[in-house]
Amino acid sequence: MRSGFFLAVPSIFSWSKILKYLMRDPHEIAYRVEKRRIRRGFLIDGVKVLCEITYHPRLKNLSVAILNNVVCSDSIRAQLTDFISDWFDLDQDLSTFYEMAQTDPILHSVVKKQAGLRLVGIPDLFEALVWEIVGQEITVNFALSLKNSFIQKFGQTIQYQDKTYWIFPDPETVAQADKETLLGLKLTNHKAEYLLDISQKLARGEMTKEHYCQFDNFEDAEKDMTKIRGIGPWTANCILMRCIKQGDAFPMNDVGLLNGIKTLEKSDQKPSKEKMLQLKKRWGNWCSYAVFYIWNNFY
DNA sequence: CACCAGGACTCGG
DNA sequence: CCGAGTCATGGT
Repeated sequence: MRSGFFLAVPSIFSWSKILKYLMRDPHEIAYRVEKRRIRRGFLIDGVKVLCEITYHPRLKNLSVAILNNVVCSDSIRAQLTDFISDWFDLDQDLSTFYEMAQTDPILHSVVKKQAGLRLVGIPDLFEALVWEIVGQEITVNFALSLKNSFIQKFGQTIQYQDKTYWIFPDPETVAQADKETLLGLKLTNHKAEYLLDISQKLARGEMTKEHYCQFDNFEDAEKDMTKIRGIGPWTANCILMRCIKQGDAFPMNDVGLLNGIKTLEKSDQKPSKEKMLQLKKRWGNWCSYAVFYIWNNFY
């Protein structure tokens, strides 16, 4: 028994570019990409749901099918719709970004090369926090491998046709762990403490995505978010970019961003702070897209 | 061995 | 507010 639904796709949209991004880690277990389809497991209203997303170019839509034996209730459908729309940023019109990029010396080639890539978000606040905190000051590849061990340590699984699908852990589960368990994943002392602390805050309802979505400018949201131990300016901006979807979020000191701009400008040194402030102003509400495109331009 | 990788904290000034 | 020192994994 299969059940599912469809989601319309915006005009500037490249499934291939999205899949390429999603396949940057061959060992990724938060989802699985196979034959141009994405499968991902969820825990929705206490029920394990395995869904498969397929792109239909002619119909310009995505089909979302539930593979395991679960009826697609209105609630499940609504939550999957929210998640997937957020994941691939389906509700955003990129035309003004592309217009701006056309005459922008840095973005021009980047947008051309990655035409149709959407800002791949991290819809779940806990997952975004884990990813960004784990990723502090290490290479992306190392961060990806740590994230996978984290999921395998705390996540539940769905078995389907001889394959295992992992569900990203709940904060409640991680909140009950002891620090040694996290240290065993090769996280540093600091990161283990940050993650325990934040899991407990989420589990107790002291941190919610809705709260951070209330701010209408990113400065206020950043200021509020950096009150939390373990969240500095870089982490706050990354979460605002990829989870809260603040267009003007801009991790200005990010090493990858600085190196990317350096390469694009064929310069022998990283851009200055003044230069970065100029770019922030120039890119305005499209800063987050600019950053995401630059990050992925050299992969 | 040094240095870097999509940083954050504390503390002294 | 800012700079230096500290933390501490893994690849090159």
